Amino acid sequence: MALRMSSLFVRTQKEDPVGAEVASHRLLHRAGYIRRSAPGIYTWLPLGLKVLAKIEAIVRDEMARAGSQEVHFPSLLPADPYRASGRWEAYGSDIFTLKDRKDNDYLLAPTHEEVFTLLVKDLYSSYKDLPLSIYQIQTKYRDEARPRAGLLRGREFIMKDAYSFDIDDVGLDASYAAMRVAYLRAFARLGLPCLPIKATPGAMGGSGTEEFIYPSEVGEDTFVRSPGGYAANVEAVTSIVPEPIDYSDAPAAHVEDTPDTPTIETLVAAANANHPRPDRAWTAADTLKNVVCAVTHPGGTREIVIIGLPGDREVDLDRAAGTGALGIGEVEVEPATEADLKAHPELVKGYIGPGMSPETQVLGRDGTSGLRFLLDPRIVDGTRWITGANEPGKHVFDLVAGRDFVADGTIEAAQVMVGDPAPDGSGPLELARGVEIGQIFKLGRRYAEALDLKVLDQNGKATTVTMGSYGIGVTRIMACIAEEYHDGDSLVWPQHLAPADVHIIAAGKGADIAEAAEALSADLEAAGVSVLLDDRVKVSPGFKFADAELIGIPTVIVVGRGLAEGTVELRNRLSGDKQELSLAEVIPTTVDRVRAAYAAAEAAADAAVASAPASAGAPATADPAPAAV
RNA sequence: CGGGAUGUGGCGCAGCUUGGUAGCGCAUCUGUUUUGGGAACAGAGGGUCGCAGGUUCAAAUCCUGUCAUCCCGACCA
Repeated sequence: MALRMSSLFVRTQKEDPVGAEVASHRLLHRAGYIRRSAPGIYTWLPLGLKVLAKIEAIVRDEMARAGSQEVHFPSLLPADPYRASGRWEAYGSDIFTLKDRKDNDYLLAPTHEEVFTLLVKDLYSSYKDLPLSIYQIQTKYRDEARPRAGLLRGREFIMKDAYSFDIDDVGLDASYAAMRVAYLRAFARLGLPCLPIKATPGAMGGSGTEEFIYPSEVGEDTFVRSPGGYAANVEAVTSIVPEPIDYSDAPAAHVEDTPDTPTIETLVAAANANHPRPDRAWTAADTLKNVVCAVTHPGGTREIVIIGLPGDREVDLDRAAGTGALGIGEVEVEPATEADLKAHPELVKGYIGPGMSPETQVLGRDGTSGLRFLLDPRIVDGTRWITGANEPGKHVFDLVAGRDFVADGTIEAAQVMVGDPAPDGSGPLELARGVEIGQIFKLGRRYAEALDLKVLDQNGKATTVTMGSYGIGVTRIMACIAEEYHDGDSLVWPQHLAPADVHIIAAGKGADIAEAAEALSADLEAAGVSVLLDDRVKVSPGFKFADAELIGIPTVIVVGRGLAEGTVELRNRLSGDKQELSLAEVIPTTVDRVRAAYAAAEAAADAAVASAPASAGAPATADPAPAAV
């Protein structure tokens, strides 16, 4: 049955909702797809649900194709599984928690790794049952500190979350690869340009992971990309490590007076003024900056770490924490406090340096401070530096890495700068913004260990299962589609995702017009094309046109003044085309157009897989191709 | 959690500086006319001005507190 504007539960608005900045939020609200219910929580109206259902159908189709089976968990869950995994505490106030009448703790699930793991534990106990891939499409709850941008960051949102269970890493790699193909296909069918980018495991633990980013100015994630196709989360960028330099003829390190030079800027100026370099001027990149950071480990222990990096770069605390160099799990990194520095009088603020020789070194576990000293990977043996002499007003010149000091290791903690070379040699990096619409993740054994998910292997020995988790932000995708497909003040859905296939407008008051529109609507529905029929009487044609534009169904048929000659107008919002067709012609033309759009979306999926770059995440040992059924 | 702003019919706003008992546009209802680009006219309904104290003869307006919401940042799918 056709949807009818005369009875459809919708009201369009001329004005933007107050505070709505991004197009998707403005337009979905104005066109009557969603209403705000509470901050970051939205009510779905009939039109919104229609589109949502189409998005979900594509996601389900691709999950099935990848061999994943659908299940459904409650949103309301007991706290215990999340206590067992440590996330009850780790999430803190980011989860909605509540108590039942017996005072037991419950939560509205922010994600479901724990209960998926327990369900498999409940049902399966043999390697013969694996591999297994199961998923759900479920509402998730996160009490975001600041929800924003409508559907793009809500406190309630719909997510497709899938989980794979394998007996070993080879199996996990194959499951991961299959899911990666499913994601490329799904996003292509959803009409969203999307970039798989290398990411870091972060708080979740685990190994390889990629994020799927829809590049957009309204996105909150910053990532880098190169002309040659490299793309990565800022945290995951690795530096190109130069070859060590021969330092056999390098001059000996020497201490110079550099009064009042506690910053890199003042140091460089003083060095050029008082200790000029013969061939060129000193720059910040000639200095070795040693930054004192406080690292909080998952157990709560606090460690002071010194990070050495070229003076022209700042420490990026997220990168420092994300790379795993400081510790595994949910480490937090922050600048050291005054109290931290007081506790280590050997660290002279503004003049910190490793020391003059490895034997007398201040920094480092083996140094007099005993504090871990990690270097930016660009500081290779043989490079020469100006750095602090651990005395106020004094710096060391010609301090050679590898000769005069050593570190406990390297860390990718320096900020990534525009123009840095991509690690794969594909050109200079640029910064871009985007929305994360999916993530695939080799979780490994973290949850299986925490919740004791084991199966018997071929030898009858209990073996911990290895897992992957794979998310798609369904409501977020709807927002992204709205971002991608709108013109000026109205939505223009891709044909195959519109709330109805065709929008028919009865433009004019005559009974013949109403009857013809009704008949056309019935004929199209009979041919398998869904219709939204604007059958409102006493509503002016102009008003109906405006509503049709706002609602954004790309194929519009106007039944009106042409009817006297037996024609109607077929419009294509996507191309801007308008054509007058006879009543006999318009049905097959419309049916063809709609069917072609659905077919094109499927074809796009095949093309996307064929042209996608190989995995940007951790090396997958399995070839992704066999999974592409 | 820091910074900024805002709370007045269903929606969007004005009124607040200088206190005097609430107004405009959209939407809604009735009638007449109108119908290919958000119709016109006439009439109607609907608000204890976020909440709580205080000042005052009198508070949407001034003072104090409080709650909520939005935007920027931190954090996060």
